[in-house]
Amino acid sequence: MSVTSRNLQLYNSLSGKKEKFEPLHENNVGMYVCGPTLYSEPHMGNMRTFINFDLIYRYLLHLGFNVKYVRNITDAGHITNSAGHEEDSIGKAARLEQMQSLEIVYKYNVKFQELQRIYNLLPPSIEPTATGHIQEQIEIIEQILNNGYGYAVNGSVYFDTKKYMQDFNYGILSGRKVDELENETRNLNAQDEKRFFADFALWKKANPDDMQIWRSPWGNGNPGWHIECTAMSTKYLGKHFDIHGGGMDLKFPHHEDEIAQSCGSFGCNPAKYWMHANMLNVNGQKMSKSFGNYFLPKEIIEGTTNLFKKAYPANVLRFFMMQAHYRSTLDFTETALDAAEKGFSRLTDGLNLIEKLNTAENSSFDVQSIVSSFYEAMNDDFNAPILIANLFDAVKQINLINDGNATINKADKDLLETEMKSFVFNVLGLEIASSNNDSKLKPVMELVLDLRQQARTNKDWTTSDKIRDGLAAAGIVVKDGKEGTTWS
RNA sequence: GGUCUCAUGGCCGAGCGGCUAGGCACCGGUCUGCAAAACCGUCUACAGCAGUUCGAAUCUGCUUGAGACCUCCA
Repeated sequence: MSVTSRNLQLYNSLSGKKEKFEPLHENNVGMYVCGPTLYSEPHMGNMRTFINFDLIYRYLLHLGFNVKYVRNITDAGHITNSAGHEEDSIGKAARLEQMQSLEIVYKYNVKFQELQRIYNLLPPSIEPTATGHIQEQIEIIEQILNNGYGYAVNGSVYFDTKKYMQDFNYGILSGRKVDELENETRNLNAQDEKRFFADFALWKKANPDDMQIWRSPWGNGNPGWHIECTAMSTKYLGKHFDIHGGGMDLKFPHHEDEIAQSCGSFGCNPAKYWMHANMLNVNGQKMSKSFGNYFLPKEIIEGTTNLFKKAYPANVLRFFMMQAHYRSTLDFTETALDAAEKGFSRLTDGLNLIEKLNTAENSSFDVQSIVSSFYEAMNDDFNAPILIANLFDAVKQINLINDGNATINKADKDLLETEMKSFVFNVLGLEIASSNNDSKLKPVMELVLDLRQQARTNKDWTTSDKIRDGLAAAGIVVKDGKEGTTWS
């Protein structure tokens, strides 16, 4: 779409307000999103975040921006507990599954790539891995040390939060005040190497049983939890880029520490706009491994979770998630999913109908304003729920035209068709599955329905109903419409 | 314990000072041999109590309830 429709407002977590989106470099947008840690298969909650940023990516592309979208893959061990048990999550998973760490990361990456295809995510411009950027991470740590915002102890390196706070605002994103944090801190480990409780690891000395170890100026070890994102975003997007995104739960400490690392090494906040996608809830609680209320994106489309009775297609799930704003939590419930499934079919029916519509001299409704409403919705901080509501307004008009209760002219019809399809397919990323394309089944069905039609013409209801019931038992639904019988 | 967020009709969810989305369900209708489907129409909600205002779901305060973060987490 033309540059004139670019009146995009987005919510910046940094300011806590909606702001006009003005990219740093005119037509080019740099966007970094924190990707998955591949020590297990991403669950549905993880997918929601990636789907939401896919929506954002797609709409920026739709507006004609040249977007460089970087989403990392964390394949280096996260040290999970700074107070004691020095076990990294990837190493732990590898031990449990008796695999090498790279083997396990590779295994889950294959699954993740498959999920992206199933859920129709556009591939990012690049998906860099943490293990591929150890050298870059080390270099940034060195810069932080040179600038005096870090210190090495015993083979590990920590970020010096106290020193940093003299020059910068630690807590700028999360709104946390360090002196408040101090009071909250539970029992600091006496042997802790950190000078200050709020300091965090940039480099962690290796343990004998670590599965991943790299050499560094401070000895063998592995990178801290936050440095990889700083290294990779800087490498591919520069020291200051447009959008940094991720899940709400990464705001603190992960993103706060990324800002500290960037300021500490380059003197500037890495991103102009920080965007956070909200969580997926099940039973009113955040979907999470530790709560055990999670299911996998594959399970729900295969109908193998015990949370839901039936299976849902990926496009229905995507549609369901698009009906909630990315900054709101969303509850997964069976009735809500069933409602989404029906709603989605209403939308696709309308979309299939539009090309068959007869045109008239004039349009009985304002097509241009409906189309504008699509843009207005998305320009308002990517408000997909409103976009969908507006698409349903269009569907209503399409149905009215189809029933002869409204009219549309040729130019309006072409405009509406183009824009609706563009928003549904390209922006919302929804695909309409055409199920009755089986080349062998099709002639068989034609024959069967022909026989049934004969029976119906002869008022042989017993035979016609027998055919209908038999097909229903085989999972094929027959619908007698005005213009003949269809099946699916 | 600290910080913060949220409470919308039967359900899911937008809206965030006046025009009171949308989907699903329900109910009524059209169509139909029947059924299903499809389509049309109906359905006025904002946790409670005060306050600000000509006017509040939307702003302020309090109460109650739920959740998130503070520890790996999308």
